[in-house]
Amino acid sequence: MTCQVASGKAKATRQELDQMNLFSDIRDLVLASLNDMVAQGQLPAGLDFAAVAVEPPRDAAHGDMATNAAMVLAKPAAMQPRAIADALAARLMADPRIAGADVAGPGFLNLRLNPVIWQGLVRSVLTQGIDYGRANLGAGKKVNVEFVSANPTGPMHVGHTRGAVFGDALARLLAFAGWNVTREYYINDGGAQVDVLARSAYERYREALGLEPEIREGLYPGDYLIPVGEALKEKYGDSLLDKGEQYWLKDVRDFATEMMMAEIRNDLKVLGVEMDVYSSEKALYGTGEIEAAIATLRDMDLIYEGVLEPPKGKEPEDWEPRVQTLFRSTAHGDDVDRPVQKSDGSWTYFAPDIAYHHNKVKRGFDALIDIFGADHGGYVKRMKAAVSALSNGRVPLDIKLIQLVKLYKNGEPFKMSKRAGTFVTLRDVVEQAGADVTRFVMLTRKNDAALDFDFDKVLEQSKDNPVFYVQYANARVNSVLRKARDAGIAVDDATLSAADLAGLTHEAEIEVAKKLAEWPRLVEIAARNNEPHRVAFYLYELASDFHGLWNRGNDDTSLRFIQDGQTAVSQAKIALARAVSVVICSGLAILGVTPVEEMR
RNA sequence: GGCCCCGUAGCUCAACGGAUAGAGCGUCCCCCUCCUAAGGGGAAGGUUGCAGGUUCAAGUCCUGCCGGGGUCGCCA
Repeated sequence: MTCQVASGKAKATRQELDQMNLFSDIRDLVLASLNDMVAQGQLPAGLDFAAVAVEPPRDAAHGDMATNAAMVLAKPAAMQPRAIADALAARLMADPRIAGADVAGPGFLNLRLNPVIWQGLVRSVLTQGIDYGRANLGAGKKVNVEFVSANPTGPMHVGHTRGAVFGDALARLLAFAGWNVTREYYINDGGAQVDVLARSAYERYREALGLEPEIREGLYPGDYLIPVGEALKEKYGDSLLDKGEQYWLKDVRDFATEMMMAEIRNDLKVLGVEMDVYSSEKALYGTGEIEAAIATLRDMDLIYEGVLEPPKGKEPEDWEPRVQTLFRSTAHGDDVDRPVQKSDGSWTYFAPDIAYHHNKVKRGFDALIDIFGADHGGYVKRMKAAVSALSNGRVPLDIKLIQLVKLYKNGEPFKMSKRAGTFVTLRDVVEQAGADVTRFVMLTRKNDAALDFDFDKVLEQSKDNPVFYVQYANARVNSVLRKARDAGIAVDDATLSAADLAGLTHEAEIEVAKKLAEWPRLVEIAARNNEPHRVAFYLYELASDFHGLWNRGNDDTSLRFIQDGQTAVSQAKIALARAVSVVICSGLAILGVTPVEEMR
């Protein structure tokens, strides 16, 4: 048995998906009960139930689920919370799923569920396989996730790595939550930086021909351009030598850019990231797309010729007023208007980016997500303003900023300098830590918090390494499955999902089942907030609960998964373990991490 | 100076506006004739930077401060 988890169905219907989430099931029950109360005059009509929630209680002693309905509705209904809660409790008790409903605290209604619910949940996980937890939040709508978008001027470094991992995990999460996801990379191949790349590569070309390269100030000094120079020699011989820039710049630029992109694509592949679409900035030039996007804004009276005020409080030395073409981004929430043209009439970086986002809007996406490095924070408001204007407010743009990664080795921080060419590349990181570890570790932090990445710690095999800890839980499940098979117990998913689970009644086992019940809810919360790190934290908690149950078997042999000579009982317990494995595999798949079957 | 992000246990960090703010590390005490102890249980540790406000309810939302980081018109 492996992590090859059968998918229950190729396509689950909307109704089936809804039934997978125990919390939304019970919320539906609460809402239905509230509506009944309205119909029978126990509650006034016209109440808004949107704020009514059903969630896990902080303390398990409070029950299995809690609803805030009475507290939320007390004021608009002009009633005592207690009165609402009592009436609601009485109605809920009529449902066979509800075993208890107690009013507590400031008006919480704590619910206890019929124990068979948890047994049914375990069965449900095994029946649905990796589809368990799949949500329909996106309802098939189209979302574009743009990420990485590293300049094609060199290999990807650690900062890009985090953005790549985050974007990829977010894309997988949104797909799991029912969105139609497109992953996209925007190649910044249209600006001055690719000319610098060309000139830098040209020096390496001269070097390849036996001349002394002149890596002047402002050029890229990195060794990674040496192969580019050699490839140029291969292709052009010495025909570009001693020619003016006007003869070779374009060709060398295209050549070098293509080589860099090939390298970047390879880096992404090493990391397990695949893009659906690569868009090119350069390709926007000369097509009229930029002009058309600007014209669209101009028609809305959002483009004008004007002079910007100097930054408040900190006027640059060389500040001089100049007339520029400006985008009235302040009309859509920005602080100041932003230039789209330089004084020589050429476009600023912003202009093609406006056109690019216009293009995404025109392609019919229902939502856009951009993933930027934290140093682009100042760019967020103007980009949102542009998309808001170009889509008439129809298409929401969420921009996630990825904070920087601090590298450590033996407790010592790594110093990186792009100018000195001594930066740590994605390849360095993946070669040392492995793609799975790199991905998991980079997802155990919120995107907007800085991340420490310690090469020694991430490879440590102990519980303060979350990657290992989660993998170990899965390996333990597989160990149980192996032992059971050796003992002649059938443990395939079909058998386990048909097993009699009535024996799963111990409080320690129910706790684990409850954790499994939270998975669909967790997926929805994570997807709604575009926060894949929640998946990593959930998996850690699930692993912790499982390790706990495992160790209870040391003291109480009746809690071991394999019960000698009792096939049926063993199968029930193993079903629970296998359900844990299914959810771990499912969660790791969202993070893009390969599950480990066995620790060696 | 403007804008953005961050500030939670000694350290590293969680917490969809919900109840007594949770984990790991570190410290201290326990648990392997038994499915992988690479694990588990327990103890100690907090005025969630400060001060107001909104709310039935604030670490979370709003305002103002303090501290750290990022960023700020012809770089992308």
